[in-house]
Amino acid sequence: MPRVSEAEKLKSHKRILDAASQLFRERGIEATSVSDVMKAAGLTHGGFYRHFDSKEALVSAAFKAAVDDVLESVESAPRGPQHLAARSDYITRYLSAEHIEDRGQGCPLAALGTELARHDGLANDAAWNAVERMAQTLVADDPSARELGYATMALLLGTVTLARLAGSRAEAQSILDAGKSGERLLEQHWPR
Amino acid sequence: MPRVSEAEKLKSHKRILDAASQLFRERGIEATSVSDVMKAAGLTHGGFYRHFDSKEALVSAAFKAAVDDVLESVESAPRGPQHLAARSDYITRYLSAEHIEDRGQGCPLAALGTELARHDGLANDAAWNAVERMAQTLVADDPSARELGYATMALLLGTVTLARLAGSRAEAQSILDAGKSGERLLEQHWPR
DNA sequence: TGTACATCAGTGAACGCGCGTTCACTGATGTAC
DNA sequence: TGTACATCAGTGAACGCGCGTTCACTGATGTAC
Repeated sequence: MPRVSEAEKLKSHKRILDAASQLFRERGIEATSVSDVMKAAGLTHGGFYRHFDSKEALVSAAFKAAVDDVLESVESAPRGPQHLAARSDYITRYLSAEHIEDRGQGCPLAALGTELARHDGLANDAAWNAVERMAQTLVADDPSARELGYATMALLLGTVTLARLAGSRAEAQSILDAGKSGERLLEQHWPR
Repeated sequence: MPRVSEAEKLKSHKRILDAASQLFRERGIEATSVSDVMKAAGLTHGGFYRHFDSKEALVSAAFKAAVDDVLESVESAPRGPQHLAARSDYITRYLSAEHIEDRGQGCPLAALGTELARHDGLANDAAWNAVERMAQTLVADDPSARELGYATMALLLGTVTLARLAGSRAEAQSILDAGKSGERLLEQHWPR
């Protein structure tokens, strides 16, 4: 059957990246094999190395793709009222029951944070880069509010992690409500 | 050479549990093998099943042991001024540079949170139990302050996760400072 | 535009390796008389 | 208290399995004339 055209190869590449991005977030990096990803992309495992040098390279690329995907709506909003609205939407979605359940499409830091914190290398760099991007975006690139951005991110990330550990939907919702109240407090009372 | 006395077996059991508790927090659960744990405990892998039914059972027991260890000083302080001081110490240690670097002795939720959130079973139950214990302890078992406990935990957990992703000590310290400011704000302004 | 040929995307078998778990074995420990 | 014997903690080889990666092969694609 092979070989396949350049345009087909690009499509395959994107399918691999999308599958990896979702599977890593759903199941974790170590629990997802190269074979799993290739199967989800509709290919066989042998062809993987025509697209990426190693699993590590895939992890890094898939993580970056997930961050782009998740931040796009807030980063692209023009600064001012539109950005404030986009930020507010982002936080509402972040602290929603849907985000707790749909790990595969959710925040890659919330899905892989502690797993990436243990390794160094490409994927860890991508993760720290994501932290800086998210924190800056949350405070509309205002450098004097950098710490508020960090604290808000920490609260959001921690809230989702705890809510995902909850034994029931009701308990998860209590955690989410606490996170929402906390976020409002930080925003209102942070010294300027 | 074997067999070994009951007293020796108890000592072995504790060494296995301690080694597991530290190694899981340092390297993660999937990245730590039963062999690694037994080696660290000064034994060979074959004897493991005289102590635990499965790796899963070890994970659960080691996680519980870590939680006990980490919460002991705060939980045991009598409610009142002594408890407030213990709580304050706990938070200071939690948001310290030492805690960022010494994963093996640190908060098991910060080390394994996202990894446990993906699985269910014994280990997940232990994790949610730890969340409830920590949150309650942070607000001195005051049921009307439950949500403040959750929000504080989320902030602490998120702060440590982000600080561990930082590329440099200076960046990690910025995150920790932001977390400290955030925690103070929550405590002062939370509605009562 | 048509032909000859080099390229290379994708396949599927195979590689060495480490995993969790099982098992036959050992000999000191604990127990029954 | 002493002896005979069953128990079982710990050892190390072995199990089947799935991992990341490599490789010979295929045939459509892309290129040179």
